[in-house]
Amino acid sequence: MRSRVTIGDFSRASHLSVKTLRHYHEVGLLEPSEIDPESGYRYYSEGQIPVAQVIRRLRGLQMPVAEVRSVLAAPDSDARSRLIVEHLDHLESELAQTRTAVEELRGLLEHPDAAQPIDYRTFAPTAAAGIQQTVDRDDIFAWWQGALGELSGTVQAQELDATGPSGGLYASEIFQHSRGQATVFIPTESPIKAVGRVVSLLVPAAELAVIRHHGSPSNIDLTYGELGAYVMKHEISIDGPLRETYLRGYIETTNPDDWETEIGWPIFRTSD
Amino acid sequence: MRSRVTIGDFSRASHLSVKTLRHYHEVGLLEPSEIDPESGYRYYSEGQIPVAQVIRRLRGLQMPVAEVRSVLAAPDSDARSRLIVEHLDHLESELAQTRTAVEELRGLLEHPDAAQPIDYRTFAPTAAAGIQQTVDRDDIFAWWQGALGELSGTVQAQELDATGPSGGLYASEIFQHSRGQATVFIPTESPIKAVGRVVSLLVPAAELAVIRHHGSPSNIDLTYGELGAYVMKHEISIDGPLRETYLRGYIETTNPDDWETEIGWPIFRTSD
DNA sequence: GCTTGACCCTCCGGCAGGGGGAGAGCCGAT
DNA sequence: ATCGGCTCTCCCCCTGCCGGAGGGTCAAGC
Repeated sequence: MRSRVTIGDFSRASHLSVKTLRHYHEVGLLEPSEIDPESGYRYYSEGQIPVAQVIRRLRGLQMPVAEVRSVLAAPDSDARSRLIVEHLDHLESELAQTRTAVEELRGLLEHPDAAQPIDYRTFAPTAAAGIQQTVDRDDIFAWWQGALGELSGTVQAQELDATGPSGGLYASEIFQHSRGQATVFIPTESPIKAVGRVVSLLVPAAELAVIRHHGSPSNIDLTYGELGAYVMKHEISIDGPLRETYLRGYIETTNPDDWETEIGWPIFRTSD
Repeated sequence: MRSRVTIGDFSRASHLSVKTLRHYHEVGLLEPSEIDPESGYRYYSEGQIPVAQVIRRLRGLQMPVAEVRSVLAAPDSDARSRLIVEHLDHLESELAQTRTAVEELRGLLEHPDAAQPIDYRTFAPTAAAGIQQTVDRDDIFAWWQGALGELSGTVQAQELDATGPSGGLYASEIFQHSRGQATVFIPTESPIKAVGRVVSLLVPAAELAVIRHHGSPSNIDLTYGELGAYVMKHEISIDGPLRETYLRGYIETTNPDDWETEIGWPIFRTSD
């Protein structure tokens, strides 16, 4: 017969370590049902076992502690489920990304790519319809698809003629600090009427070192690496956002293997 | 014209942040090709771009820095590939585990389980053939399958009769600290001749609070939770390793849905 | 009632893998 | 000579705990 359940007993019953239980107390995730004011001993009740189980599950799925706390604080089980499902969806998309990355890497290990020639190209300032937003690096592919879809739809709806292939501008902060300004655009003769995220904008002039990338963008970083190495070797300064031109891309065909992208780095400051 | 490539230039070319590059220098992952002894300025060479790319890839796939270092230090590209493929395989298995956990949780959100009755049961000491090892919690399911397979094969090869269903003992450290002693066993009349991991052992007596778990072990923790709550509520001390009895398990059928496991917690110290 | 050993407490430090910012030094273009 | 934009080192912060030191407590056995 035992009057109160100590932290050690609760640890064995819940499969959470004593250290972890103390930590969860400290951060307010799982408060002991009683604390002896003299000794500071923590005592738990059996009703906290299910709570501990939920925490263990969600933490096991990498849900951050703060998020677990809000799940536990949810007013009803519907809200709880919604939060959990949200996290699960997030997990699924991460899973899919990891899977793609793994497969790409396996592929590269088996047959590495051939090197591409590097060129210089000068772009004049161009009027265009575009979408510009601040994005997270991890979301960039999904963002790119969505934005380009919306953009081409809007351009077609207004019956404007594209005066060249679609393209994108990507601030280097996106890659260096996981977050930054991204733009996709389609050059147009006459300005587009702003609808949704689409606005009319001016793509600045630039002098670029460019290289081509074939196929899906999932290993485009390697092509960027070649370009970066070249630019360094030839002692040219890199300046300004990355620029991609979608010679054949998402708008033309949805099969990533057929995509053809020209990527480039501005090598001198563009004139204002 | 620029004589040397500074950390900022290299950061833009490699898509690694300046902070990250300094960190990689500190931990010896990517040493600048030159360091000005006066100013301490780090200078990089273009040959380091591909190295930076590899690091970025592998880190992006959660490979620990130490492991990346050993990939870079590998003597030839075969060794390199082997290390990478090893990590990819590890990733795949984690992916699969996460996927199972996600699906289990989705299922539980839709139709929660019914509660099981709890019993007491006394086990006498039993002679058995078994496998005993220290295992990691994350590997426990794979370990369990392998060990049980080897065990039942060895028992059959020596033509011994099982005197009861197979079972397992799991030290609570496995769950509390992710690592501990695990045992699987098949009770036998006569002692088994030791082959491979299989040895003859004595399963100690125990008095247990038991509950049944239906189906795959992937959400057995919930059933453990019910048992833990019961044991706490009735003010009984938990002591000794968890004990599972595989009434119908991996040996009998490979379909996890048909499995039937009795799990139990020793509630008093077993007599020596 | 007292000792003993197994608990429990708090506090400090550390792990990966960096990020943020302070304060100072450096570089090179005008 | 100056100025703006680099860069340097240092130190603390983050998450989610684990390990250990040093000291108090609890309950069982004598």
